[in-house]
Amino acid sequence: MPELPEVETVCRRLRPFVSGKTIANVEVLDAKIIRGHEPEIWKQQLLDETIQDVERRGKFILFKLTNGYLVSHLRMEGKFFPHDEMVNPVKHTHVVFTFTDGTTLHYNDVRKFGTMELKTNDDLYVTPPLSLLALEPFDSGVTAETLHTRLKRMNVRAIKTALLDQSIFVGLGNIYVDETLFRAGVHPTRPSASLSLDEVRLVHQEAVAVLTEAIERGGSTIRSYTNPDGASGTYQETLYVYGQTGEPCKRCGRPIEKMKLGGRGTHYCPHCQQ
DNA sequence: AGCACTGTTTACAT
DNA sequence: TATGTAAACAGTGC
Repeated sequence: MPELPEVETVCRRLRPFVSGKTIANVEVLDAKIIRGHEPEIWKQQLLDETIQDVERRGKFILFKLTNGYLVSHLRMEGKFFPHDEMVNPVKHTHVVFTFTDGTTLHYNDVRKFGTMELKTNDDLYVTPPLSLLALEPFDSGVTAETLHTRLKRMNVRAIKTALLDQSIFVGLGNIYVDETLFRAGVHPTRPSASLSLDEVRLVHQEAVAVLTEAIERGGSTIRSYTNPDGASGTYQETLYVYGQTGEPCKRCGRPIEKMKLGGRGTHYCPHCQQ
């Protein structure tokens, strides 16, 4: 489900809700979500911790604690729901945090792909998964030149596959990578090393624009994504190619096509993306 | 009914 | 080493 814009939307909602709150209890209803520690140990480490802030790194949510960080990844279907009081868990609720003020935070995840892991301050950025990420896409260190160099090194990989690789470029997922390539006029199967610097410039510019616009619209709701308040995003209303198979291209009017690339459904306009 | 598909990542085979 | 595939899981739609 969530790519960078959805995760950013979730973080912005959770930040004011949990910041300054102290964890009074944690119920782990499905241990599969917890990584790195036995659930009981994990829980003990969280008790009495105060959440200082909520940060985002790539598609990860970072709860900054008094000691260390709780790192969460929503994968396909993970969702956090804040509540002002105790609420009964529902079918796919796997973790429930209760704060000392009586408010609660539920983690729901239909497919149980999501993860939560505790990290020390020292380990956070120097151990996986965060150590594997490229810089944030909005970081001034990410330029067309640096991206061009990295894509050159990938020589034969399809540009779409390379852009989905979070160690190459952070934040794009299957929706936004298809949108980025359409807007840049680049065919998804193009070998990454074959892109000129000017083409990479365009790809970079469109990637940042797509992510920025999607954040402004609260992300995309295609089938199941909602923000922590249960509301949908609106970026899906502006999509050029994702999920538009057979629909006329908004630029040239010819039908959008869909193919399989690297195991992912890939939407593109064969006329606008050569 | 059964199979293919799904906003992600990674473990494992080649 | 690097790249492609399968797997983690549940639900939906054809």
